[in-house]
This record gives sequence, structure tokens and C-alpha cells, in this order.
Amino acid sequence: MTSKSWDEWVKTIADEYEVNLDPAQRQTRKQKQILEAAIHVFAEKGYSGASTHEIAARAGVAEATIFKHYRTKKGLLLRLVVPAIAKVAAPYIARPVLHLLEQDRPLHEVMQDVIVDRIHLVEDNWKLIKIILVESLFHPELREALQNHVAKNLMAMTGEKLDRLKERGKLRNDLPNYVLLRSAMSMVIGYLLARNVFPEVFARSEEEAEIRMIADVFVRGAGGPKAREEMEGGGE
Amino acid sequence: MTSKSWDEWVKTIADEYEVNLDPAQRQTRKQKQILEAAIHVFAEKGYSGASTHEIAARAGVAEATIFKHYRTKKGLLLRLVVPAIAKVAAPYIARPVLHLLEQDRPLHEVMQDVIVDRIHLVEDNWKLIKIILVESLFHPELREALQNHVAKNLMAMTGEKLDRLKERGKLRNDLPNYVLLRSAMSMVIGYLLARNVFPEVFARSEEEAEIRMIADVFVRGAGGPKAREEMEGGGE
DNA sequence: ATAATGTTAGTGAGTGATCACTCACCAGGG
DNA sequence: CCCTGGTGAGTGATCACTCACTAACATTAT
Repeated sequence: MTSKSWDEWVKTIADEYEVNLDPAQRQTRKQKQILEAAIHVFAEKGYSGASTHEIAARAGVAEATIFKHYRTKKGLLLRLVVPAIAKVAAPYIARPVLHLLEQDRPLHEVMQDVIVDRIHLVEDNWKLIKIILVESLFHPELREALQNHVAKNLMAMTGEKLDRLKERGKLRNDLPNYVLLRSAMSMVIGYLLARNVFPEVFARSEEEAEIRMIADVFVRGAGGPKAREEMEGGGE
Repeated sequence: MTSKSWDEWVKTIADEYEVNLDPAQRQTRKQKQILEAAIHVFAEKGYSGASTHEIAARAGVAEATIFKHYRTKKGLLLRLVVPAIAKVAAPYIARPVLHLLEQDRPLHEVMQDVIVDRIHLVEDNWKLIKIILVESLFHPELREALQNHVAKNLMAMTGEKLDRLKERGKLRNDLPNYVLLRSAMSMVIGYLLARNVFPEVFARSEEEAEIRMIADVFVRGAGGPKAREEMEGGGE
């Protein structure tokens, strides 16, 4: 398992549960309705708490139709989750890092853009991400996939760029890359969780102000001497 | 709901599901076995995914015994969760903050102690905390309880102390308290999640080193001028 | 001391409801 | 006339939960 490549893993799971990964493949209107209903119900009740009966009713479809297309309840779950993981892994991870390096703007400004970008990505797909995160706690295959492919991919793709930022004094060079990544992700995800779960207590400002503060704390905490100069120079 | 006091809420829920909050009350050996088994199975499969049959089997008890004592499956869940929330809310939150103020040691040192303390608290009760966090996503009463009582309690109890730390220059005074708390909690919980879910990728150093880095990033990011002097003075 | 009685923990054998899933069958388009 | 999308009516398994009952012990009556 661990040694399998990303593409191999996607293919294996896709075959096993007959998940169709070809985006060009046609989808009936009813199939789309089923997927939408499934995202809603899985996110609301969790995989185990959701019934195929309810999903079918919400989709306006006979229950048997679900099994016609996805064979099992788990097949339906994976039809949602695997393509999402596969799509998130490559393109969505790459974009902000390229952003970071290609420009020579002050780190705290670039970080703000990156965080805005990430937050909107997560909020646009909040239900699906909630499903992935929660179910990965209970389905070891999903957890393993997230760890061995998404997380490692992310580390690999960002490693070189983070090293260059360290060299240029934009990031502290006394912290390992995974701590830098974990810190940034923790603060962003912490903000999003707060916003979605405990909005009244832990997320009370406007989004723009929140993002400015997150970026500010991160850059002060993990930025190198160059990044700190930029902050003071920029005023604000 | 929102206007109910903490104690009232605990009592209401406790009555409704006949949760026994008196710690002095006797517990049969079989009752303890049931609770232990329930924690294990709920944490492993989630509330919906767990069956009372499996819990009974693991506890070495007839299934009917569970219903004798806890009436329903949800009663069993709440018998685990409500006392834990009630106990966590008051004493466990207060301790580290008192710690923070009572001493005049450098902030980054005190933060390390606080984080160590918190991490061990969470790891000692990891299964139970996992249950609380996951199920609060699906049971609105639990979510409301966490938000309106635990979170607000935490804000109220720490508010005054955080203000004093700001006055003394140990914390930045341009960040609201909830951002300070959220940042610190995010980084600690992020570390613990990484450690428990994706250990190979995001938590690779010794615990002591990890904690030092977390405290370091936080104090640099959110500490006031005084705290930063302390860090430089301390060498390290 | 012992019999009678009440109380409580615990159980085996169910019960109806709901679960995921199957199958024979239909409708329509190439 | 087959092929695919779609369905109504089931099926056994499993679910949470009930109930009549026993065992053991404490309290009270005799």
C-alpha cells in the first residue's frame, strides 16, 4: 500500500468500486442529483448515519437507481471522495506555492493572497471536505490515502520552494518544513472550523480582517529576517 | 437554550437521559466495563457506526444490561460525553491560565509548560475527545453546548488574564483575545491531529522539540515586545 | 435465627423497524 | 431487438430496544 504510487492507488480504488474518473464521461441528470443529495446527507449525518433511502428521496430517485450506478453505499461514498482527493492532490496544491515564488512581493502580502485563495477553496467545497476529514477518521484506506499521497505530495511539492524562501531570508531556517506547513495549515483550518462550528465565539471579525491577522501572526512567528523587515517597512 | 446557564444545561441534559453526575455514586464493575467498551467502539466506528451488540460483547455483558442502565444508545453516548464536558469546562480550563499569570517567568517558557500540560490532558483522553469533537459535528445539542458553555467559559475565564498580559507587553495588544486563543489552540490541536492521524508526515520530531517549536512560533507571532526581549535574552 | 419481602443488577429470547441490497421488469433510443 | 437508465416490490440481516424472569443480597417481621 505504502509503496504504491498515487496514480496506482487512484486506479486501484477506482476499479474496486467502479468509480468513474473520466470527467468527460456522461452523467445523467439523475446521477448528478444523486451525488448532490449524497454530499448533503453524508455531510449532515455522517456516512454511517445516512441511509440510502434518504439520499434517494432527496434526489427524487428510486432507491434502486443508486445501486444501479454505484453498486454499494460505500461505492457511492468513494465516488464522491476519491475524485475529490485525486483532484485536490495535484492542481490545487501547486497553485499557491507557485504564487509564492514567482513574485517578489512582501511575504505577508503574498500569504494573505494564499490564505484567501485556500479559504475560498475550502469553503466552496466545505461539505465534501467535511466528509473526507470525518470519514478518514473511520476508514483506514482513506486515512492512508490522505497521508501517503496527499500529505506527502504536498510536502514534496512545497519542499524545494520552502527551502528557497528560507535561503532568501523570507522564512526562518531553524524550523523544518513540515512545522512551517503544519503551522500555517493549522491556523487556517482552525479559523475555518471556528467559523463553521463555533462562529459566535472564535470568528467574530470580517473575513478580510481575520485573514490579515492570521497572515500577520504566521509571518511574525515563522517569517525570516527579510519578511520582518518587509512588514515594518510596509507600515501597517 | 442560549440563555440557559451552564449548570442548568448540565442538569437538563442529565435529567433527560438519566445521566448520573454524582461521582460518589457507586458503579458496578459491569457498568465500568460497558463505559470502557463504549468509549472504545464509539471512538473506533463513530456513534452511528457502533452497535450496542458490539459494545455489549466487548464489555462481556448482555445487551439488555446496557439498556437497563442507560435506557437508550444516545443515553449511553451522553453518559460519556456530558460529564466529560462538564468536568473539562471548569477545572481543566482554569489551571494553565493561573499558571500563566502567577509566575513571572519568560512567556515562551511558561507557554511550553502550558502546552505540555494541555497535550498530555488531550492525549490521556484522546478517544473521548475524538468522540466529543466528531459527534458535535452531527448532534446540534452537543455543538451548542460546546459553543455556548465550554468556549464562552474559556473566553470569559481567560479574558481578564490575557488583558493583563497585554498590558505588561507579554502579548501583542493589537490582536483580539479570541484570535490569540484560537491561534494557540489551533497550533496545539493541529499538532495533536497530525500526531494521531498523519504521524509519518507532520510530526516527526521528539515531542519535546515539537513543543518547543510550537511555543516558539506562537510567542514570536503573538507575543508582545517584552516576550520577544525575553526570548533574545534567554539565548536558546 | 429464620422466614418473608423488597430491591436491584443482570439476562435470554424475543420484536418491529429499518437497513443495504437484489431482481424481474419496463421504457425508449439507436 | 438489444442496451442502457430507471424502477417497485421485495429480501434477509441487523438494528435499537422490550419484557418476563432469575440471582443475590438487604431489610424487616416473626
